[in-house]
Amino acid sequence: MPATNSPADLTPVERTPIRARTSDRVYDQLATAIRDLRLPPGAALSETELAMRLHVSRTPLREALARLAENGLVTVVPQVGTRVALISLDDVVQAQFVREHLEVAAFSFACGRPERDVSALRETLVEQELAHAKHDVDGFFAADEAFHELIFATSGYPGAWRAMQSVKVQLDRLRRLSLPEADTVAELITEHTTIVDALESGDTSTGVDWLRRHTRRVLEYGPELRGSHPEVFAP
Amino acid sequence: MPATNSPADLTPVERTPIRARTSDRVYDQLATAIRDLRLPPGAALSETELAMRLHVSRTPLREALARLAENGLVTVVPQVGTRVALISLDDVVQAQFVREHLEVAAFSFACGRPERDVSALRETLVEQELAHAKHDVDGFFAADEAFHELIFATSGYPGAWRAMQSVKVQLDRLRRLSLPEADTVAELITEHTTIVDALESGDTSTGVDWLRRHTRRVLEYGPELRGSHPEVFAP
DNA sequence: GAACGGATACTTGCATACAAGTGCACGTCC
DNA sequence: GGACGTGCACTTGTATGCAAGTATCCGTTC
Repeated sequence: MPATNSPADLTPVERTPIRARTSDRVYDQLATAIRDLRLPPGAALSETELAMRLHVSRTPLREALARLAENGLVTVVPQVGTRVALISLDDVVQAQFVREHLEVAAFSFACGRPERDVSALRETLVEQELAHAKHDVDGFFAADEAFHELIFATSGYPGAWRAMQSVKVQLDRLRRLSLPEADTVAELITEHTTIVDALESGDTSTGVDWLRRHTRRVLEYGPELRGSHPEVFAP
Repeated sequence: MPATNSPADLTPVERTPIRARTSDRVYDQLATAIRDLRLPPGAALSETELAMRLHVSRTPLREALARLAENGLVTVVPQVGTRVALISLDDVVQAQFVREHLEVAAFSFACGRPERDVSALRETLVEQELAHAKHDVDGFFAADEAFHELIFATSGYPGAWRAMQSVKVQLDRLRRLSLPEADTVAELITEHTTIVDALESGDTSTGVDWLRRHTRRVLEYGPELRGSHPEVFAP
């Protein structure tokens, strides 16, 4: 980069790189695999082996792993090995605290907006019903994700949702672990519906109450899941 | 790593690497330099030049840059260049939302704890007074940082503080930019004292009110600082 | 003089080779 | 048979070389 800072340099023009960076692609692949538990907590991740399987060099792979470690998805011990981060129940409690208070605040702001529109939220409810009927776990998770993101978008603070993503992974893995066992999907959809109704009618109090109950479910899952799947939990 | 997963492998023993990783050291150096505005927003960061100055290879430097980009401290445009991220007022608003609601929630929980102890908080108040008397900006910032971290620690949710760090950088840079101009340090200390008093007496309502006012100060700084330092702000 | 076009110096991205360290396993000794 | 020590295979960390792309500068042309 030249020493002279011409104004054009600072222009944050939206660039669309012809070829996406290998590092980013690898990061997305690994991150989604970890969230979906296809890479279970505690699984060993050898750099050379992963590089072979993904047909990339170790350099972009290592940069992806560095970012994953930054977000707490993997733990790397120098000269020893890299593993998918175990689920720490303490981290889950901390993450739930963040999630509950940010989402409650976002919901309150959304209720205060006269121009709020719940049509997109209701669409995700339909998607959730469909996914539930088809026993499509991945589809339900995606619709659930879109639902909660829309609450933040409606509030005018989508950045809070983005800021929460790194801690929310811990909650997502626990929920993903719980869904096949418990038949609570119908209850989740009912709660979602109640929350949307409260948002539409501007009933902040009711919406906040249900949102708290909704986000605290993950705290109930923890102990029992630790009993049935002890190998994925940290002591 | 061997295929057999012996129990010892999973033991999350606290390892103290003999020699800290170059990548981590570089990350800390750059991150603190960016927070302290020694690397001002918009500054060009050439990989080869940085590698020369820090006496490291490009590989660990690039991993540090990848983590910095993940946390939004630098923006990297492929094949063009890497720059210290500009301060986005929209990001500041989003970050303030996160910070206010998490810290208010943490304060409320801390007030509800009968075993709460404000002695450490009062110590940081003394440090703040001392730094203010000596016109030690860095010292005040460190004491201020310790103050707010202690609120989260007292609440029992230190993880919320850690989760907030990445977004808080945007606020820190703006505050650092404001401190030399305005003579509001005395007011900040007064507000801190009021908050500690409220925590000690269990006056949640008063503490929350002042905490909100306190965390919203950064929103006032924004527009005027954008006028005096337009080159560090994003459009 | 102004506008266009190409060489050039710079940037980041990727691949590979080497270095340092760790833990397991096997062989040896008691 | 059991305990100990050494070698080996594996891990991650770092350095370097090459490749691809971009913006600028300068010469040419109209």
